[in-house]
Amino acid sequence: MEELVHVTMPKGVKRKIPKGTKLQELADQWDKEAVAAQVDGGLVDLSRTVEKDVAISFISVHSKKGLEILRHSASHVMAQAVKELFPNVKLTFGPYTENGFYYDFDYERTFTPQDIELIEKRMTEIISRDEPFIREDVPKEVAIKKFQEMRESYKIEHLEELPEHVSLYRQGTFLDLCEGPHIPSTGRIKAFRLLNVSGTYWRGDARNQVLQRIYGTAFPTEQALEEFLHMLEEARKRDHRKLGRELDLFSLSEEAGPGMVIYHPKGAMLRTILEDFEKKEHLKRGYQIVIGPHLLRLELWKQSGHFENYRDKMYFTKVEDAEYGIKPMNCLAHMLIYKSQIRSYRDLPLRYFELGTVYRHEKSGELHGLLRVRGFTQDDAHILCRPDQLNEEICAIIEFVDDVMRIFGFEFEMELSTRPEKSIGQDEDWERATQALRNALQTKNLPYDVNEGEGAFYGPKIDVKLKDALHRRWQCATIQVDFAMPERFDLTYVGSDGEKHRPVMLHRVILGAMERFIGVLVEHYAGAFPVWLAPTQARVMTVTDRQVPYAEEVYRQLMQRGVRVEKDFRNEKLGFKIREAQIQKIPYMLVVGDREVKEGTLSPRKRSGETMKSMKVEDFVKQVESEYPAL
RNA sequence: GCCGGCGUAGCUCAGUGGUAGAGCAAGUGAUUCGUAAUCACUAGGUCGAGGGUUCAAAUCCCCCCGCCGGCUCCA
Repeated sequence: MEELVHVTMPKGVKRKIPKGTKLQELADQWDKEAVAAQVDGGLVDLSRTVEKDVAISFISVHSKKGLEILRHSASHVMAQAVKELFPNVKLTFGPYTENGFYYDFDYERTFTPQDIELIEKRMTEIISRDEPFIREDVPKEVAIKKFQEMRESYKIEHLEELPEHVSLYRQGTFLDLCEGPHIPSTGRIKAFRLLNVSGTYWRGDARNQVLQRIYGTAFPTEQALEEFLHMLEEARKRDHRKLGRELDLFSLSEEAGPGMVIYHPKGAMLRTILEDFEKKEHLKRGYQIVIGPHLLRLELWKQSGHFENYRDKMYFTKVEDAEYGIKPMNCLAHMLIYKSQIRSYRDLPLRYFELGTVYRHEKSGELHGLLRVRGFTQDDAHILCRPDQLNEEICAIIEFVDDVMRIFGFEFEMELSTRPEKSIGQDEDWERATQALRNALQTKNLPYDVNEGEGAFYGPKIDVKLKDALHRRWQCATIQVDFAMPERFDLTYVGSDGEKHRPVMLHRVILGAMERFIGVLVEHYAGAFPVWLAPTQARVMTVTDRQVPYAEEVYRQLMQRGVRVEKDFRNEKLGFKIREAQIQKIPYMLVVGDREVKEGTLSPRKRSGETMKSMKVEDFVKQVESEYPAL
């Protein structure tokens, strides 16, 4: 007689099933799109059987976890294809990523685009063979022996760190060390694409063997893959480097030096708008604007610890035997301002804000358009406060970030980074500082991730990752607690007890670097800035030469009313002028023909293509003003 | 910095050992036109820099610079 077990299925349904029933059989009834199951909380393959009373739920390929499993399995299929085509390849790791998967290989020569095509073809074959993923639980020794036979030295190295029992996965002739779970068989991969090849190192360490990483992605349906590829295409169109040139915002020139941004009139206009906005918002929140020098004596950088900890990223210069460091951060001058007077506990907090331009020697391979440059301007502030004010100050900064990001339509996530190896200060200060950040996040009830050992050399930090219109994440704002710098500079305030006390310092940026933020904004809006940010808000265009004198007057009036306006009075057809303004993503095109001259009006056409009814200059100015955010 | 790819006109790109090309942009002229491209003509390049191979190099080789995709790092 069959032995029965009691299982709890999804939605709390209870069932009695024969002991030894395959999860796949249950999945066939419950969720045909399942790729794995969750049994009493643990993820397992559908090839597993049910041996006792358990709670079962299914992981659909359409869920986040299911997609990850699909992609992880696709990386195995890719590795199989590579091994079949190039038997001498050594395998390393092949995980899923946010958008797909990769696998790192050690091979005697580099993979060419032709190789990638072959690999793709072979993968398609393997998928059509529909080979099952077979799990095998073995003692470590057995696994080591198998991989020794296969000369998979990286697998052996990895095995040495694993517990006594490990799992292997086999599909066809391909065997890999893996925790799983995996999809039932290769045929479940309905759509995939290999994307690019790049170099990497074994375990991410530059001292190790150079490996080749092949990136790919996989989806449960062809349509989902198409959408993803379309999104990549969309992202390519929004690339701020491309739009920066097309919209004539900025350039990076080899002659000027890599990573040095040159703002053209429109880019400089955009930056000016952002800076004006920032100054206003800071003044509203009790910050004081300060300005420090770009060069400070070397001794001061030694005192701050920058020379010791940050020297390889700094530029130095020597004039008449006096050595200077070009600032990579803005904090020094702010501390000198603090020290310029005796401070009372009543004066705190002091909030010094500076649009501070800094230079950092970033490694050449790390430069990237406006997103990673060598000279940039931070919307930097240093808050000096009493320890009891710390929580309130951090909360206020988080609110500031929230207010500002809302205006630009960004969502964001928080990450807390703790003490790195190379750092200054006392352990208990680091603990207090980290706790202060944690408390503030809890006070504001914000979820956050923790990055161990990723803090700045002087203190722990909260990083804010923006999510743009395409859900890409960018690091901009950061909040850092610092007990070390006040100590090093012997900053004090007189407490109510008449004694000297040590203030705490907060370093923080909201937009981060103007360069990076502008880059992110360009991509976020795809160059079509909202009216309040658009370097050019409107362009007046004539239908024929007859309207030029009137149009000139319209142009002059708009300019005087503060509208950022351009003119296009060329002897061209209206359609041509519209097209050019459209490509420039100018929010309003103002058409002036004989009709408008007669009525004393202008006819706006929106960037969206919508044509508005003709209106007086005054009404158009009101229209523009109505599109500014309420600040 | 490391691995790989790339560098030709302002931009996008063709040209793989034998006299540097196209489209767009620019300039000139014609056209005076109502919501995404009017027509014609003209001009524009030490083929990233330097060195080498060759009768001959944009093309092959070496080295340097820069850019791109990643790694690592970060505002």
